[in-house]
Amino acid sequence: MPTRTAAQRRAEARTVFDAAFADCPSRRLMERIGEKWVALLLTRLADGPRRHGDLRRSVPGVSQKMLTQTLRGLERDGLVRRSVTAGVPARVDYALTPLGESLLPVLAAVSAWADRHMADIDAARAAHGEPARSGSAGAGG
Amino acid sequence: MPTRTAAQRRAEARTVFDAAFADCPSRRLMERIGEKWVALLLTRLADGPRRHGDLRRSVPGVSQKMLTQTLRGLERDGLVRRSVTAGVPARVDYALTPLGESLLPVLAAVSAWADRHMADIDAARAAHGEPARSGSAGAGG
DNA sequence: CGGCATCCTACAAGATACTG
DNA sequence: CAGTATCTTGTAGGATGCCG
Repeated sequence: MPTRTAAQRRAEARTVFDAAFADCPSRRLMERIGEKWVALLLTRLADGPRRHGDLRRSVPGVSQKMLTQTLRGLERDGLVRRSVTAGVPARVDYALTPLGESLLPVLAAVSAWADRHMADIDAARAAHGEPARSGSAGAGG
Repeated sequence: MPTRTAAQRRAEARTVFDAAFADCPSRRLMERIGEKWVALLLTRLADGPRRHGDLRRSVPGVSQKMLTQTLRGLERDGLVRRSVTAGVPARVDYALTPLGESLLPVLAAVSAWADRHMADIDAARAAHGEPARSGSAGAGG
């Protein structure tokens, strides 16, 4: 019986990997803004502060849980500011911080490339036998 | 008893949501480049064509499966071109297509923001009680 | 050398119900 | 209205073994 189990070796390798790779700032940023609702919410907030329920209605499909979870994550990362106004019922507003606003151009760059070239990707995919999803609507958020 | 159950209404809402949301080009692009190895591989290929094993060695932590899977996905989407040279052993090269190259500036924008502001995110996270991962190494890819 | 198939695990995302 | 807690599940990612 070896001194280390397979699981232990895996865990160690994972640690080494994390140290070398997770530091990569791009990767970490990707993991943030790649979360399903992040980009959507940040662009919604670009127009100004919004209330919880307001955001929820403006983003079809988001669950109450994911909305709170995502917003709290963004708040924790300093991209969004959460302000509570006591009362019954309580009122909660979310707004972009300057840091969050500084991220908007990056999201815009992504959006711009997507608007210009996503059709090319669909075409390439179709050429490979996939039925592509005919994505032509420009919900450029 | 209503004609539609709650589950049915949810399923319908989901369908509507998918149609309205999955089309969003930004979201779809995010899902592509947000894949764990995509950005890393594309930037590695920015320098020129690379062999499979070459790429594998240059990206610590990537498994053979994920390397092939990711590259094939990129090939399917027209971002990468795969060329096989018969022989024993076979030789496989991967190179960016023009479409793939056009994506590099976007990745660069993400990387640039990350390099400039990821420390701010870490600071914000630390201020919220999280022990942050002290990401200071600049593996800017 | 490159690639495929199989099995497995971890985690993001969602459904649901309850609190204040 | 806003949020929390719990349970379930789809799927990305990874480990391993075999093939041309």
